Amino acid sequence: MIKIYNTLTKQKEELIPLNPPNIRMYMCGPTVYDYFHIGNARSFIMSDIVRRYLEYKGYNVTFVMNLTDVDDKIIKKSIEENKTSKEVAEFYINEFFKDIERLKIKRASFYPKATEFINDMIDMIKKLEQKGIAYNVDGNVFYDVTKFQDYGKLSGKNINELEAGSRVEINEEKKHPLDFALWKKAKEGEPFWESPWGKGRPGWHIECSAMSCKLLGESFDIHAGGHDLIFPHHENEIAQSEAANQKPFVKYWIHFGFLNINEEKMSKSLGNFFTAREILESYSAEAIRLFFAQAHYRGPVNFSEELIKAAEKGFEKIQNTYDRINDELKNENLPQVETDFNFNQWYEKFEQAMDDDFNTASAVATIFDFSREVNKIISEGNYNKNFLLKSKEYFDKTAEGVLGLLKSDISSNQPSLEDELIEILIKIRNEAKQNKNYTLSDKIRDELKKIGIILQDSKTGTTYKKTKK
RNA sequence: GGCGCUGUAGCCAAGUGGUCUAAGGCGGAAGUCUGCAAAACUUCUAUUCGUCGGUUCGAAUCCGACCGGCGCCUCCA
Repeated sequence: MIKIYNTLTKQKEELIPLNPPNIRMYMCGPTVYDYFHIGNARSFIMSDIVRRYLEYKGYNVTFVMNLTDVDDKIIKKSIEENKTSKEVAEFYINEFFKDIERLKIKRASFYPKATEFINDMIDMIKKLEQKGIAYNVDGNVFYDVTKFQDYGKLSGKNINELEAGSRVEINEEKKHPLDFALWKKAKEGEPFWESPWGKGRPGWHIECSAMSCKLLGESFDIHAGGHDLIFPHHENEIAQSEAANQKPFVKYWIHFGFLNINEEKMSKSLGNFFTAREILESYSAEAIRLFFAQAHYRGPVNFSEELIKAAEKGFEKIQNTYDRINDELKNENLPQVETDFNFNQWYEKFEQAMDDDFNTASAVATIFDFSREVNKIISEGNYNKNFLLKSKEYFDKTAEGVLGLLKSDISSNQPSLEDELIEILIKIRNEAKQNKNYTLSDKIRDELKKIGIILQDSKTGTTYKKTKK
């Protein structure tokens, strides 16, 4: 049984899908006006882990992530770069997919673009207008929050209190300060679409309501996003969808905590802004994923050079064990010691952690514990081929399958020319060692290290690993 | 002002009534192995969970007060 913390009820609840074994999940994706940053990466990676775990548990997950390709920020960028909005969006969508792939984030079932669902958005706005919830002021259409009884149920806000607050922008056209734009009238030079209210473009919130409805239905299971989206974005999505469809919109809301840099909020003006690809230049995708998985998804997390380095080390530790298993499996004279190693117990431990509101930190601890056990057994020689296969399977299903923490066994059956050359050098070095010519043997090891190949001697022979990607 | 989160070892972090004299990672110390390394393994590195009270047979875990950190309420993952 999976327990999931629901922002809507502010407590952990048992996950009961609306239509098992299917689970429909929507994740708020990026506005494509720039490369995405390491904070975005956290949300994307954690939603990926949630999705992978649901699949691990046997659910058939339909995972949708939207791409906001019409928006103020994109328009601004297009003016700066003297390009069309569309060109800017297309460029960053392309780059988005490159980063997603490098971070080993599984492809979504759909990546709907806002501009391809304009008609669905118009239909929804029309519906709201007919119900008297939306009003048109000179080509701008707003949502009247006072018409929706439950407004504020997700964020715990109260319309009247918010009205008194000083931070809400005053807009003469709105009836209530919290009313938000469903349709924005086109200004000179902006991209626009024809609509019953004239030329314009959709507001930001309506796209998620319209696209999730179209692709996942009027009610679906899980909606995820960054913590900051709770208000107003998700609150507004609920208001739009439930008012238009007269049905509960989403059953479980999950929100990912923020990432700070050296205890400060990440921002371009502070100069502590990192794109995901910048981090990927120095650290592996696995280390980044481990870094995030080591903390609970809901809490804030601090990012620093020191911490990501620690994660890289941790990753290497698991990877070493995994590589060792794969190397052993190539060995033809394996020990044939019977083991009574209880794999089920390890699966249970992993699932127990993940079942409890996706406690990845605890799940990762299980992986480290398992890794230590396996190392111990191999070192002692108390194993057989079946043990290795089962251990590999465990890593494949949990550490890699759910968390994405391992590099696959690249040194496949077909050795490359490079591999063969390394083997020759190892042979020469071992001969030198036998002749106690340590100057030569150390030189070979040092020189190889310089080009990123680490040699390791063990009882069964010399193995090597490549540190470069 | 409103809503919410949070304070656990040198650092990161899980645990939210007894199995906790508190997982796991990084860092540090010693040892086994090794020609030397590396990797791996073993042991050690919080009698204590911001402070002070309370509830309880029993609290890191519940309640209260206080001190500290943070987020949202405006575009933002």
